[in-house]
Amino acid sequence: MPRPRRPSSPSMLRAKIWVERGGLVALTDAGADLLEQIQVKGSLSEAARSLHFSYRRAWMLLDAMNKRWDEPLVITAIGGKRGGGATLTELGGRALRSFRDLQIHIEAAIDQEVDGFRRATRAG
Amino acid sequence: MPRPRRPSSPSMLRAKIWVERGGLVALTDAGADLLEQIQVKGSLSEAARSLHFSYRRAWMLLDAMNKRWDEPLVITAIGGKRGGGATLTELGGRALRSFRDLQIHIEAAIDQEVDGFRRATRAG
DNA sequence: AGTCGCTATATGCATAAGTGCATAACGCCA
DNA sequence: TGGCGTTATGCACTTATGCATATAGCGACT
Repeated sequence: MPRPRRPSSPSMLRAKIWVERGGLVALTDAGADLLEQIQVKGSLSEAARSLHFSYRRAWMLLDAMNKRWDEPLVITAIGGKRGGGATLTELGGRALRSFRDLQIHIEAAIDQEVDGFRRATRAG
Repeated sequence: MPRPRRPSSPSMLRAKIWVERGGLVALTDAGADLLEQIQVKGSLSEAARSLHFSYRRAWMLLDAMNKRWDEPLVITAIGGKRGGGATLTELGGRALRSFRDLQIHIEAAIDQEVDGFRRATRAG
């Protein structure tokens, strides 16, 4: 499931991080969501359904990610009834964990700054 | 000879921060660029030219920003030959400064994390 | 009055991104 | 062997986004 984001009503500070390799996007928040669901469900199509992605979108996202690393993040196999499916490689698991850690740290850094920003941009 | 391997490009970590108010985007990096140029040039059209924005894009960006704060960040006046122009309000100036400060701090936080991510996602 | 330089708005075009549907190839299992 | 659930791919269509161009309205200056 996508990570819950904080509700934004007054001045919310938001951040998005992503990883690039060779100038091309290699891992994004949506990509991490997809990896997470693949890890849970063991299937790309099921992961897509649970994220309300179209299968096509999920496949293209995964394909783009896999191509931009030295090794794939996910290996896929054709066939039904547990003959086929999608599973994270060891690199895929590490990338996912590290990316989530990063997001947490960045969010913490932002929380430290947000009060100052609110004070500075108060209208009255 | 080692097997030929796709060249491994370094993992670049990138981040974008922005401010939301009421769920809507209120200040972005491009918006801050625009505010800066307005501050320098005193004109929206000139600011757009110096940033290689179309005038329309600059105007829509500014309009969206102004509407999403309790007070406008920029006040505009119609008319040429210094009859008109665009100038930052006091709030606009404070928001711009605070946003730039924030970017600097977030970038510093990211630099602290990037080494860990590279280590974790090394393929070999 | 006329012109210049600015803000403000409307309209249409081009491109990108996403969706839906269809289909093929494949592997397991009853 | 037939059915089911996968991955994988193509194609037409819609939606979203961004940009360029043209036009209108205004104010100051000559």
